[in-house]
Amino acid sequence: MTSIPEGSEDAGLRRRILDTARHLLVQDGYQALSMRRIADAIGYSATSIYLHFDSKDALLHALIHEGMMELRDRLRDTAVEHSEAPVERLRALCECFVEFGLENPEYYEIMFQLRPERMERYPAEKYRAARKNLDFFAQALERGVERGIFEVDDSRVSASTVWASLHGTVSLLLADRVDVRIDPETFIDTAIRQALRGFRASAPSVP
Amino acid sequence: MTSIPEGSEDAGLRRRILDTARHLLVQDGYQALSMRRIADAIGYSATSIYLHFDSKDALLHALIHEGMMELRDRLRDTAVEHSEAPVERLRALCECFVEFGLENPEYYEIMFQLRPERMERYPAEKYRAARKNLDFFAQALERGVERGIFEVDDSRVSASTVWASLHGTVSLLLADRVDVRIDPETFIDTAIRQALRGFRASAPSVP
Amino acid sequence: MTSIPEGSEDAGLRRRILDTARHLLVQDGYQALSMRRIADAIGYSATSIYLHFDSKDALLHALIHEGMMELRDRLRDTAVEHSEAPVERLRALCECFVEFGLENPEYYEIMFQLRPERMERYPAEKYRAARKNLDFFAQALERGVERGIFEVDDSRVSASTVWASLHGTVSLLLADRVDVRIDPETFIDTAIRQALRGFRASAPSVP
Amino acid sequence: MTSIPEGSEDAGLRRRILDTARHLLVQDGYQALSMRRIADAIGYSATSIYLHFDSKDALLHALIHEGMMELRDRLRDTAVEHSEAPVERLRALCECFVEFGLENPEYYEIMFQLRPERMERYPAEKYRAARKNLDFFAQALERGVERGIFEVDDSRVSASTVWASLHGTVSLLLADRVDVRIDPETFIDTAIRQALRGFRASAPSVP
DNA sequence: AATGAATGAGCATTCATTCAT
DNA sequence: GATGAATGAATGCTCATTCAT
Repeated sequence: MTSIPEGSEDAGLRRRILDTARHLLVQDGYQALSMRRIADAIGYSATSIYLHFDSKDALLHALIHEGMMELRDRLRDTAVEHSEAPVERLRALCECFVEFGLENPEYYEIMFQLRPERMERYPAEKYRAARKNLDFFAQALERGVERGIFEVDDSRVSASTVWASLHGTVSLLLADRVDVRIDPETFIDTAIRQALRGFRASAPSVP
Repeated sequence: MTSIPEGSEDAGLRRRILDTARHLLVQDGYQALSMRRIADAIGYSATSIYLHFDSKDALLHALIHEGMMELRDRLRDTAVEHSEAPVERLRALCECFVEFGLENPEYYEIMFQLRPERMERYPAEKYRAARKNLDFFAQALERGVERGIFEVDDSRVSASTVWASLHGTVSLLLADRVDVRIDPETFIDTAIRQALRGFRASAPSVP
Repeated sequence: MTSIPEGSEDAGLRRRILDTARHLLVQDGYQALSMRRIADAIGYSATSIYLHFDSKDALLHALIHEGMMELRDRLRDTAVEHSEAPVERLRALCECFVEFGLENPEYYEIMFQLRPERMERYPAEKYRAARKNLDFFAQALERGVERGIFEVDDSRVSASTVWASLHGTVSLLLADRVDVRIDPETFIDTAIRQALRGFRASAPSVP
Repeated sequence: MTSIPEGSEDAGLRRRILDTARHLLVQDGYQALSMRRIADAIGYSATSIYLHFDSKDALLHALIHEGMMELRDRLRDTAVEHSEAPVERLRALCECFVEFGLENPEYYEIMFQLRPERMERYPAEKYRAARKNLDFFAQALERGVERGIFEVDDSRVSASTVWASLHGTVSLLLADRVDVRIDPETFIDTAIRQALRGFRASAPSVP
């Protein structure tokens, strides 16, 4: 009944905070992300942020969650686009993950490199949601196993190990720990190819 | 006869600083590592640290260097112990690396996860020394290629990708990002096995 | 009726900071002026100062600016009060300057003695404002020249040299570098008289 | 009787400390002068300086004293070189002073701009020695008075006021407080000329 | 005569957070 | 819903000085 148009003001500020935080994160890195800077950037007082987030950690959790959702969407789209050939799908998923990581280095940092003990516990249910991203890999593997293309003991475990490979690849690139003489594209391609080769059935289809 | 002043007091403090820094690093992470905390932990004044290290960065560099040397020694020993079979040697090297990472999480973060922009450039010559650790993997691969066991385009690149896999594995474990339902040992074994399978020659031993 | 929050609390603290800074400045000198000391002196936390000033330099700039304004007001009043006789006006301006310096040693140091390399550049527009103070002297000289009382090559240059004389006089007095056997009043009078004599036309009134 | 050649080792280090301190002073300014830096520069431990100077203040006092002596020597030489014409001598003394100040800005700072209250009291006897420099100006004035060229009430006072003028001139130049549009040489010349004109007898020598 | 080890005090600045309004 | 004022704790680092040897 008040003069505020639709009541979406509230949700609006929350969004602006998150968007700005993400921007600052991408621009200046995790270390430089502070409540005051976010507040300054949106033209509100620092105090205002606390009306929408209990703490900086809570804000970060929300951010991580968004990142996970974004990644999930990308992986889902990728899975949908490659609904047939398991190898192709798996390769596409791998490329998608690496691409996401390299395009969003700071997002990547808070999503996968922040140690949970060092933050107010990241709520369990969000971890579960995050883990869902692994299912795309697991499903692709299972489908490949069904068709005799892949050989895998436990798809959940193997999905985790592919993920580990990709994570290592992205991490080293982001941390600038790859020999400069190696072309990044080559590095990524080789890494993905190697990961895929690790799954192919021993004696493909020799009757 | 009292001219020997009691032994290595001097080296002693330097060591205690390094050890304490390492401990704090694993306990609370890089972000929380401060000169004052180190000083407090050893019961000295913060100023004293500067008698042994020019700056916080210098201290970290020393720590990184130590870690690199330790890792190199371990890898060298491993390589020597497995002088024959390339597959075995590579597997052993992989296990050695993972073991090192899990046993020395304090080193691991600064050695492999710290973004260089956040630290005064780690001196070039030390980077070179660090990269030498990769050579153990490259050599093992090359030897395998010579014997027709491995199939690899560029051993330098492939060494980097194995390393990426291992690094991803260790990172996820240290960051507590692996599904709790997966046994760590299984995870590691699978990761290493997968990495190795990625190198085996296409038609292994068809006579 | 209670909506007026008690008056100028806000402006109040800013003022207290400036005043306290000025006091500390004269008490212990520029070198000893620190944000903490100011804060301690007013019973606030050091952080609070940053709510009113962006940096220590900004605070000093504000102080310098205040001093310049105060001096300008005094000189302006003096010029107005002595609108006629150029010699009298110039003398009055000189006395005014010296008086200001001796009465406001706190301002004086930062206004005229601080080496600019030691401070973030004092904004150009303020320097321009500061220089305006010299115009009072230049104008008085010019008027005297018009009337044939003064003989001067370039009034801007000569204004600067009078100023130099006065500045030297104030500086030596403030730094306690004048022979104790010399009476300060005599010293000042002599200095001003000498400066004025330096301008009088060569053949004053020979008919 | 020991193996140390002549015993001048001691005096030698004292000298090196002073010379180095002066060098650092000139190079980096008073603010940057620290015991450790001096020590580092001569390759001795900081502690060693304390064997030769009770404190940093004592070292500074010695430095100031040296500066005073150097200035005295220069003024004396100048006085000797211009033994005849009082006006010329006074002008030469003025030029000598200004030159000294501009050539040794940092020396100048500690000699004339350091507030004595902010240092352990600069010993009285040194002040007296320092003041002797003024006598050169006083003598030149007196000689001019004797010959009817100058008109002066108290040569001691007037010497102080010339000095004030010169000091103001040097100070403003060093502090970069002179209008950039004014040529420094012109500024100095005008200042000195004005100071001299302030002393000339009213009706020069009309019988 | 010289030093290495050590320190307490100090610096400007930033941070996440609280609280009364 | 939003804020201005305020803060305690922390940061890396430098300084003059002391003391036992």
